[in-house]
Amino acid sequence: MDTMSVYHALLEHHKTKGWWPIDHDFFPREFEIIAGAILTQNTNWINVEKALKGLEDAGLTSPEALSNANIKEIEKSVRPSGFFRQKAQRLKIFSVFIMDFGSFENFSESVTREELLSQKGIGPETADSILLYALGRRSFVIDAYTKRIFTRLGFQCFRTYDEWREFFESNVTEDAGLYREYHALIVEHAKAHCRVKPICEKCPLGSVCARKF
DNA sequence: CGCCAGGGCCATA
DNA sequence: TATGGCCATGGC
Repeated sequence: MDTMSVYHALLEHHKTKGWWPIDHDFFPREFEIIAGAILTQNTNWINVEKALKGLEDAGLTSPEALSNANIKEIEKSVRPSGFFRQKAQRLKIFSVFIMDFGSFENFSESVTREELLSQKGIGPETADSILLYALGRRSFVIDAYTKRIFTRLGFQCFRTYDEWREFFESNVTEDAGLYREYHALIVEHAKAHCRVKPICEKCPLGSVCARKF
């Protein structure tokens, strides 16, 4: 069993296509993906949708608007997604960051992964989600579901985010489109079949793995 | 009512 | 390097 066998098995069962849930038309598409990537940090997507709707109702749907917005106004809008003070701050900081590139197009073309990671509130998973789903870069997203599924399948249990990412990027040689599809399938599968319990029994790290994933 | 959700930051050892 | 506390709302 290799990484692409798992991909085809997941595709056979779930048949997902072109995934990143976008339910609104008011946001510029790429920016809504970025906002969603920040809002979904350790949060159920249902609550993220409520927060996105709140931002729409407040007219805060662009880097321009958010970079100039009152922080309390942003907090009020994103409250349903939890961690609302942090997330309001992160949305505003990232909006200013985009504006510093002069235009979203320039940001999209020239921003590096390291620059994304330098922003407060942007960790490796959020950075890779932005790169892959909003900017079209070939960057594999590692989330809690990815680790949970692959350790339970008996794959090696890596220590750090970058080790997980290196494992996938060296074994999955296809383009960004397949990276998106693969991650989408992992999330869909995990939501349906891989809850936190039962714990991972096959992971070589035993209880450590069970606690984290 | 308790568990969980598509993390990340920071202090500590 | 890694572990623990913290952030917080809402679905089930």
